[in-house]
Amino acid sequence: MGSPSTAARVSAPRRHRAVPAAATRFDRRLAEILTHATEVFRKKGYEGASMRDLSRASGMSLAGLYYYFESKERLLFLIQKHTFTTIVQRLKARLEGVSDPETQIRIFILNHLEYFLANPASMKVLSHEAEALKNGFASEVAAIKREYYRICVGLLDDLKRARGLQFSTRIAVLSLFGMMNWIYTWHNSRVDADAEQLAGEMSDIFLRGVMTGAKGRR
Amino acid sequence: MGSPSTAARVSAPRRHRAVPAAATRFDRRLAEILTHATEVFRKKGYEGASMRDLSRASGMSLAGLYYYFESKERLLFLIQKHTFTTIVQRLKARLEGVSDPETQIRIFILNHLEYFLANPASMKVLSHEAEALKNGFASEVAAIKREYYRICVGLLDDLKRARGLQFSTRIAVLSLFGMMNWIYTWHNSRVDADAEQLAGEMSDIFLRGVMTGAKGRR
Amino acid sequence: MGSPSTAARVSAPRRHRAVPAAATRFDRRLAEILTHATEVFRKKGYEGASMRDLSRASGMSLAGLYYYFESKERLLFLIQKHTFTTIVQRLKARLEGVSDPETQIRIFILNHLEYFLANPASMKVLSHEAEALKNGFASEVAAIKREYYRICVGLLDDLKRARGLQFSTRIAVLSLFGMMNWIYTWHNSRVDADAEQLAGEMSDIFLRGVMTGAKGRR
Amino acid sequence: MGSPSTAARVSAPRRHRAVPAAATRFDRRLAEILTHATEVFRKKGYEGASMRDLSRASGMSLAGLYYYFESKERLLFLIQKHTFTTIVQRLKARLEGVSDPETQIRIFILNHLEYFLANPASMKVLSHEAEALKNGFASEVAAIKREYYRICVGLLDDLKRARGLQFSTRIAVLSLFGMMNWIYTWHNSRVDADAEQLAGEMSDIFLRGVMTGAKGRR
DNA sequence: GATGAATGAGGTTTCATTCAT
DNA sequence: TATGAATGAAACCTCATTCAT
Repeated sequence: MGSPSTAARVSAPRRHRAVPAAATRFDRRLAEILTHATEVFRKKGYEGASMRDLSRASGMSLAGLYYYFESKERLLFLIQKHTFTTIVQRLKARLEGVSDPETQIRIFILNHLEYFLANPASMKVLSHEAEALKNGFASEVAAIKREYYRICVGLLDDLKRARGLQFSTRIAVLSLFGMMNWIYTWHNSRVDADAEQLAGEMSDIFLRGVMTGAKGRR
Repeated sequence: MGSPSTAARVSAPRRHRAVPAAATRFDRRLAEILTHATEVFRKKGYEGASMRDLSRASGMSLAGLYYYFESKERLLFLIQKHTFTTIVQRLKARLEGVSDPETQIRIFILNHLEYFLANPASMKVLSHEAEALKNGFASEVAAIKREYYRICVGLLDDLKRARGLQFSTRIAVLSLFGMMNWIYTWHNSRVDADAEQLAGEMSDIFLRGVMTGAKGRR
Repeated sequence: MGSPSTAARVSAPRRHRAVPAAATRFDRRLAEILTHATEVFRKKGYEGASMRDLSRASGMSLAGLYYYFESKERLLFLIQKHTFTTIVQRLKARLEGVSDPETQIRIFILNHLEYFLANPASMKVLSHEAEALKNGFASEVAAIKREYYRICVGLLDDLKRARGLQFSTRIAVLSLFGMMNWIYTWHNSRVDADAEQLAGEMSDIFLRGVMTGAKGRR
Repeated sequence: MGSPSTAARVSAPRRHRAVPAAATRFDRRLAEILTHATEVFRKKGYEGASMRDLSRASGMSLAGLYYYFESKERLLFLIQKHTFTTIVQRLKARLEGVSDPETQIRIFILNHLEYFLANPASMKVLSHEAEALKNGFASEVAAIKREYYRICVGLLDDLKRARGLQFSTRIAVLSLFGMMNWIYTWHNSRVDADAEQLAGEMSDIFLRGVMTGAKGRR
């Protein structure tokens, strides 16, 4: 997962494939480029990064890049889609068989932060460049984002029902996303705790915040 | 506050000034431009916005803009510095005379969100373009940010001491900033609650989260 | 006529004009550029001419050109529209007060060839690049062309009626245009006759061809 | 005629050939490509058509095309040379045994228009892209064109001599070419007459024009 | 016989900025 | 105070073409 071969499968290359499951040379090369591009976008931002920057970073000629994707925008799209798809996939696998709402939410947070800290560049590009895509590209990523959001809303609504709590799910969920996604602005791997501990602390703050004394309120 | 005259004082214009405190025509004109520019940066991002966009939005010629500031980067700097300075100023005024840590934190959150929802464009530009400035500009804004951060850390440490709590102040503060600053990505004034209510709900989540069951832990 | 000032009036510059009849400095500069561009398009064709070629020919920087028109396509449009408009204008003036159909057709041909030989570059660009424009640009030029064509059809129908002739007006008119417009492929001012004589000979061929022995036919 | 085998003979392929008269697979494949390319050049113009367009149209890979001809320019050359050669060939065959100058000219016109309407794309590419070739390619096509032009001049001079007429042969011939070659700009097979009728009407206009009342003139 | 992969050069256009007025 | 005119640099992208396979 997160391996080049997966990235490749996500990338919808322009050629038909007799054996879609196999990672072709094209796929592997594309995945390499995506990795370099992600790092450049992280450092300079999508608008601030030039195709020349990407060319330099990936060691491929400017024109060569266009053999692998038809526009800078599609490149960002591929990165965002792959990142988001992977997170959602992993989440679903981890939630399978778990039924306690609180545990589920802790898994949600852990899954998010683990991926975040393991792929900080991808996650910054996903979080920070959310508005950079347009039209078809934008809507396709937005669809995944909505699914992810919906899952979280579902878990929180389960929790509310199970514990008889009352609070605004929308605000709670969006606050949680804020806590988690803001990490890209401050996390320093040499100073800050690892994903598990961070997830624990954020889960504590969030879950206690949401579960305490909210029974009769509102 | 937030008036043209304040903006002007922040802006360090190039002309000599007999009476620096008075809002000159220069100051007022600059403030207008800043307002338009903020809106353009919000919509298109700093890198994505061109000087031509700013010219169009402010109804002034491209060359005319340069009479008021010497570069696009300095323009962003003026916006960020003014915004941040104003928030900190207001916060200090509001905290004056308050001594209960919980109340102080609630004031901190309310102050932040009130300004946020009253000046959503400024706040998005402050949050989202935090890395766009370089060198001298960057460090001057970073200094204010650090002061603001320090204030929040102080309040939280007071709370911990007062209530005998134990948690990572750093993570708590940064989580709180995440909750608050992420708002620019989702707040919809036609759907979402006003600043006071929002501040209440976020304060509840955060404070309960931080104050509950954290006594003996860690 | 055909002077820079006329060209300017045709060019629909981007600014409002208090006194539309006056040729501003902008207009004059634009007209100069159009003249150079026409020559480059004649030599290399519209597709074959690069903006760099135009920059070189007009002695202005690449970026400077874009101050005067927003795209290469619009530049071609301005040339074609001005050329065609001028021809039609002159034709109308010359036809005024003339009522004999044969004389009118001779005037039509003379007008066309005089302009052609006086402005060979413009006319080649008009004739040869008829399909290069797209959408709005194309349709605006097509409208003038249709008017010009309609005038010629009208003259020929008058002739037919007056002399009791019978032939296909469409084919006659389009043959005439072919004779005249093909000139850009072969006319050599050092070898070939001047406009008046050329017009005389073409008029003879065409009119005799169309007026001879066609009474009872078809 | 006009068959792949002819195209092949015209094309001077790079391979050795045991039996040059036979249409090899190479020749047939090349002829197919030429057909597709002609259509693309007609639609987009020589400069406006990219090798990628040709690749798409012919269903062959970009690199594959280069097995059949070494450059885009040579491709245009092959098209033009084949087209022109074929026209001249056919003309010569048709003129054989005919001695009346008027009949000969009518045959010339019919031959031209028949080929024109049967191969509109080739003829547009021949007429419209006359200046696109350079150096050796250009001169080789120019040679055929000159021969074709000379034939027409010969026929007209015969007519003049036979009927004691006086007019400029050069202008007459070039007017005739104009009438005929301009067709590509307007002919619509759903509206306009077929080649025979069109040739008849153009021949009438031209021959009457040239043969009427020109005896004592000039 | 044909192609996937790659490239240097160059395409059109936009950028932030300047300067004489 | 403000702008029209202009520019060098650089943006994204496409071009015809090549070469190992």
